[in-house]
Amino acid sequence: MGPSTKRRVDVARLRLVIVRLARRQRQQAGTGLTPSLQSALAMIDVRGPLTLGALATVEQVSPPTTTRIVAKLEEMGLVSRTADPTDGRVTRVAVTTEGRRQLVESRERRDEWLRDRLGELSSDDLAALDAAVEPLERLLAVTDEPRADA
Amino acid sequence: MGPSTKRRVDVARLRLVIVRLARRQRQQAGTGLTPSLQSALAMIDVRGPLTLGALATVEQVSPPTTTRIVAKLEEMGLVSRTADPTDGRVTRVAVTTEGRRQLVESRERRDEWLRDRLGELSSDDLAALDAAVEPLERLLAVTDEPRADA
DNA sequence: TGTAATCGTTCGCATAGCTAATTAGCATTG
DNA sequence: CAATGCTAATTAGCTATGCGAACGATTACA
Repeated sequence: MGPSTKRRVDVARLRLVIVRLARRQRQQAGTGLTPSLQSALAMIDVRGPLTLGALATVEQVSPPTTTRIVAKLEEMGLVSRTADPTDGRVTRVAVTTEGRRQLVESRERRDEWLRDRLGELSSDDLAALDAAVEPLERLLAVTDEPRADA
Repeated sequence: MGPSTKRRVDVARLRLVIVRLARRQRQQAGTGLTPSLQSALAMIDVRGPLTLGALATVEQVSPPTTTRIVAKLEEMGLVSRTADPTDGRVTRVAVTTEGRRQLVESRERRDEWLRDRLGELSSDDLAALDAAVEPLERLLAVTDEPRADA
């Protein structure tokens, strides 16, 4: 019998493995978009034109952070901003053609590392991971509802 | 039948959910040690006195980052450094009594958020997460071997 | 019309990571 | 035993990602 015969999820291990996996993903970023930019861009793509406030909510970051992320994406030519005609306070962002192109390309590159590693696991492990994806998303969604599936 | 009838792990979703969970964990840090400090401290605790280089390797960060992390931990009185008597280049770090105390306390506090969220999931979800912990760790360990189980 | 609230931004701060270059100590070898 | 070269750790400087507080502009409302 394996080391995890316990019924309850080992919270500390789950927490640490998440931190470390995120770190690894960040490290092997190399070329392309950074995780935050990728995440935001994917969200903008899926949720259509978004106000900055909506993006902040759905990405669960603060308004200042959103401003900076969008500024970066705009500077890269991946999103465009349009002023709301009826409400002078709000700005909407949408993905440009170039943005969508790069989204796909960058996603490919980023998935590669993970896919490579997955390739070295047993099919039991893969089945366990596959089964865990949705629960993990629910973990994130417990209080809120965002999910972009970039 | 649920939306994931596919046999292969959905790489993109797994990748994004990891990034976002890590972000959430960082956000709700509040008091106590930051994730990086907690991770490093746990590693030092488990792996006994470590050289900085060894710590860098097992934590998978660059030497300069290790230097800064250890400096912070030392400044907080959570670790102590001792010069190697036989090799003047190396320094070893060990967890202090206070460090071990705070490690436990901080771990408790940090687990809380995750535990709360886990409490709102179905037992099927919990079983799936429980089963995924070790595969996730193996994902991390594929190329290397660190694991501290803080 | 004047006061609220809302939206986005600017500013200053902290964490977390990197690479490149440097300093110090050790080892090897001619 | 001195030059050479390797290894350990640090310093310096950069990028990214996040926060909160304070602010200007705009809208909504009493």
